[in-house]
Amino acid sequence: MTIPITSRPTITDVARLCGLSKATVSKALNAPEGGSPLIAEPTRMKVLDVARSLGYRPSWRATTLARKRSQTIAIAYSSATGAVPRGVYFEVVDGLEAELSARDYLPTFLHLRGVDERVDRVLGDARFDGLISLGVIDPAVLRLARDYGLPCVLINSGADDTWPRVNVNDVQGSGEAVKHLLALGHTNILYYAGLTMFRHPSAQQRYDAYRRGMADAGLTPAEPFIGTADEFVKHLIALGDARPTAVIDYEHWSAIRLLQALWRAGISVPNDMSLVTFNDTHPVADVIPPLTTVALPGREMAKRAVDMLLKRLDGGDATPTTLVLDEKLVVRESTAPPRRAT
Amino acid sequence: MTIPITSRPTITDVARLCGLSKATVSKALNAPEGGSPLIAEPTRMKVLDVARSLGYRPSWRATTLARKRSQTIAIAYSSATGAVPRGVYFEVVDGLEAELSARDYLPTFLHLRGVDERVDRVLGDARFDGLISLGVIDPAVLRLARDYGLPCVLINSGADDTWPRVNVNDVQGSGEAVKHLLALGHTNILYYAGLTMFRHPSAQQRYDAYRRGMADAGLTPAEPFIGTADEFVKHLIALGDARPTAVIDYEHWSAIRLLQALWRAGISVPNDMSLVTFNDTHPVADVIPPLTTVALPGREMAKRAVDMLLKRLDGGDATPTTLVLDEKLVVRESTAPPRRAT
DNA sequence: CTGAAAGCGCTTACAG
DNA sequence: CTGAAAGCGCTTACAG
Repeated sequence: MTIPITSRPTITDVARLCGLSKATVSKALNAPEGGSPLIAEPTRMKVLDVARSLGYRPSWRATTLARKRSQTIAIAYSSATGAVPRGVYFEVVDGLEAELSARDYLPTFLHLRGVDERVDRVLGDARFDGLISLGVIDPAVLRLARDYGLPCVLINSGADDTWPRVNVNDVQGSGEAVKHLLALGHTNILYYAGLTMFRHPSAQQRYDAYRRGMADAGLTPAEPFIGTADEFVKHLIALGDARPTAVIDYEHWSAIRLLQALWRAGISVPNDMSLVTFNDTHPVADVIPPLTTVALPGREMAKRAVDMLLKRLDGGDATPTTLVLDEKLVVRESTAPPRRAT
Repeated sequence: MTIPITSRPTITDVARLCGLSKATVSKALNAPEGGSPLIAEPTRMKVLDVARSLGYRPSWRATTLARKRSQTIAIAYSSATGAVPRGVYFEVVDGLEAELSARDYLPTFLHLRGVDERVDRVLGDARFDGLISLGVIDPAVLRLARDYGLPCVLINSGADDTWPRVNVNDVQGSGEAVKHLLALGHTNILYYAGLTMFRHPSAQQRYDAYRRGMADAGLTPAEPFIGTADEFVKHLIALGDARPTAVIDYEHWSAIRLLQALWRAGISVPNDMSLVTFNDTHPVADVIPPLTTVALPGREMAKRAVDMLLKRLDGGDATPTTLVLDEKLVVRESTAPPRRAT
């Protein structure tokens, strides 16, 4: 039964074969499974039968135009690493996809590289019912969305916008990381900020929490180290006796690279140096050694964002609220008491 | 300039303000930048001006219906690991996204978990102009696509279908891995197949090439080992003096896990054991030690697949051909000559 | 409960 | 070069 795209059966075909009007067929097709007072049950059955035998499928192109709903949500993010959200957002993306498709929406991943004509077009062409952004988002994109009347929800945007947001409690999460190291007996702890320090507000908050945690324990926090993993390790070695016994790395990919750099330098984790990082996504548990990390509640973030957006689409409360979800320390093998305890 | 979605300007608004018909406005809007003999240049300029000042954007919903083209391509894959294609397909996905958007198409990632009603609906609702599948694909999906007249191109499907395909030369790639180990002086080489052995034809071909490579060198190939990384390491240890000096792992995530298991067992890579795997995607170069691996030509695969599909959509040759692209060995630090050379 | 008509916002022959 | 009309494939008041 090959149906060339040029000759898909339409609602008109179904109507003709049923001897009914298109309007009635439409009602029958859209009536709930149990039947509806708007349509005679025998009529409904007949329409369904004919439709099935014809291999009829409603055209989304037409439905979308007529109903003013595309059941499609843009998942927008800008990423240096590629066309698809990785690392931190694996779980979030999984959650969004599951949550949306359970509610009969289809997500479209929108990889933004700046705001070019293409982005303007796709945001403005009424293809989406709404937009969920991941991570730091270009304000220009949000402006476009507003101009085009596209409702948004922001995940981890950091932006102080007027859209509903779900954020993550980096202060609390980072605080737990510090407490964990302090509890193990560390007193000399450094914060490694990678190359992209403070481009994301999370990085800033994580560092702030480190400062506070150290200060509260009567210790002096250090400036964040910014540079490549190799540079950081060189720095550590240059420190000699003042070398820290523990490091907090702002992000897990960076931590994996740092693990390698330390290994090259012959510095053993966790024997010579404890390491704790952020994000509990693959492959942090598979590296050498398995990383102690602060996990973000990815599924929960996704669920909440979808809830907020769909509620808005269904005409619910449009007051932009900000949800802040807690993070959770996952202890594995990259942290241990300092070898030469005081 | 906030335009509520309920009051987006339409082509009718533009026409009215220009004192022109919708037909003429449509022509003006769609004429090439330089102008066209079908439309007076001053008219075109005026329409463009008014459209811009109005913040007019053509509705994709309407255009798609009228033109019978959605400029949207489904990227379909089934994945146990999540909503988004990972690992092997990072590069391919990047390539597809770049290639498609350069040609004015938008990809929609379609995460398939079996063929349920949802898949049937989305494949049948004429939302896509075509479909590109990644990896092993359920024949039922392909059948649906054919029923609904949706043109497909298959990447690494392994299926012996009647759709155009781009495949990868696993026999050649795996052969290079074996040759590399032989050249280093290894004679006792094992093939580790992970847990999912032979679910994907690639795994089979890689193993076959290993067999042949060994035999050609006058060595006896071993049966593939199937099991977890821990089980495999236990097996290696049990081998005692017969323990191999090199291992080929069918896939890079598996190799990363194996690296960890070997580390726990105190077996050093590459000193005690060389390891080569497949796929050159993040983070294979960042682990301990950086992995020697057989790279797949991801960008090339993507480019070719898009070429094939769009050619087909533009009415070009529809004969299903199969393209086979070579793989390429990337030598890093997980391979070395055997310590105790014969 | 069913149907005729208009509408969603575009494009496409076809006249003129 | 411009426009009137029909059409893409649905849905939605509104009558009956």
